[in-house]
Amino acid sequence: MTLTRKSLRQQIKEILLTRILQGEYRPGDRLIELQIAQEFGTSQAPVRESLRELEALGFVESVPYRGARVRAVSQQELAEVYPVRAAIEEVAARAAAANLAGEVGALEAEIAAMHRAADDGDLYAQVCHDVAFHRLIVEACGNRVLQEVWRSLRIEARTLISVVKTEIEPHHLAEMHRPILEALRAGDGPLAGRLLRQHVEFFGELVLKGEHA
Amino acid sequence: MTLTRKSLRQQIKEILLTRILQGEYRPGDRLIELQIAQEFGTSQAPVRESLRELEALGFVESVPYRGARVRAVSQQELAEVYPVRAAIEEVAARAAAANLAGEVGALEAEIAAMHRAADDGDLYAQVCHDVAFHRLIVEACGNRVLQEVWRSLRIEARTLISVVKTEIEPHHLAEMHRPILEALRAGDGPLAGRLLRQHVEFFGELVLKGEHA
DNA sequence: TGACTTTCGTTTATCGATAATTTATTCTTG
DNA sequence: CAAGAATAAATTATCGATAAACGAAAGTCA
Repeated sequence: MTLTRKSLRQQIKEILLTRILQGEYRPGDRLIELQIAQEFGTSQAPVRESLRELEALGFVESVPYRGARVRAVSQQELAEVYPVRAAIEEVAARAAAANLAGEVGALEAEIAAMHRAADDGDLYAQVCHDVAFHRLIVEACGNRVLQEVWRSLRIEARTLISVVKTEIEPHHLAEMHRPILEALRAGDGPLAGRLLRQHVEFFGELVLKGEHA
Repeated sequence: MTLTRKSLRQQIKEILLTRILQGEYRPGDRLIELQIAQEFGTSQAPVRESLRELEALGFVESVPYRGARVRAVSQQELAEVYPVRAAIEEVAARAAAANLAGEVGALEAEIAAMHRAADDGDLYAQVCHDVAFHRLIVEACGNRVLQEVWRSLRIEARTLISVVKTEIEPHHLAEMHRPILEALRAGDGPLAGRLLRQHVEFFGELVLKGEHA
């Protein structure tokens, strides 16, 4: 584990984040500054700053003089993301329709990639391309603030958790994105927005149902 | 300037934030760690952490080895907030209608306070109560993620900037909130949502118009 | 002259050590 | 034996100092 390229803070942050997302650190686990510093052979300072960043990103929570823990993402919180996503992605799609001017090649590629991932049985890749599809729309909308808000929801991290629990046939899942694509190709912003909103809300309800399982 | 109560980091952060919001530090101004540390009689560390927090909050931007500057909030960015606000506040109002169960006393108090501020010619207080009205709705919706996203838009800071430029009669401004209040009192979530969305979009357009002035 | 290199001052990034605080443990004392 | 005070152990928060990186200014060579 060589730490040389970027700033130590950045590198440590990325490593810790990977460990959190991959479940190596479990929710509630303590993240002790000096202990981590020792592991990486650095001093306390860059570790401390990394933890603060992860706190701002919502992956870690900390209390003064009591240290940092991996934050538990409750099922409730997971479900609460969807109404927000639905609302802002609708706005994004409406604006994206105009900006894309029918150029939906990149979106089509993501749907194709979802199918390939489905063939390979690669759930992780499928989720990535699913998220990428949504991200492309958000990025096409031209509203920086909206993009920033969407990013702050950390869809990647959360979708990963929730999708595993749903039981939709993978190819069907991929095809569910096509109506949105077609609306965008046709330049019909309001329709694309409505469809995308319903699409997201649908998954939100799936998560809610999974709650009782 | 005694710094004793909370952690130094917290205190320094608040002071710096005040200075930024009150315009004592102008956009583009450099924030030099050791210089600030010297001013407060602390070491570099807590100042550094404060700056990182302000960076995460979007008030400061920094480049490795080149330091931090006060971030300029462009007119464009200011305008881009409104579509996002409109979308999530609509969602908030729909949910709030059910949760409030007609109990809109707090909202009514904010409208009254806006009128008092209008009488006093206290623009700052007026903005505060305006924002508080919206915050109450957002907090009543019960969705923590939505609340967090709304907070991250830092409406207080931005409204302050934009309202000054508009030229709406203060009492009229206060009354513009009443239809939303009444819809919530009646428990009509969809209506309250629509009204709130239009209300926010209206101000978004005002900002856009001001752009050409 | 003008492009390239070198040097120097400024500032950030990191370090190792100390102070402050919390939590757990042990010791009273009724 | 229980409640509370005192102590000990662990960890964070802060410090002061050093190393690394950057930008500007001075110097070098065609």
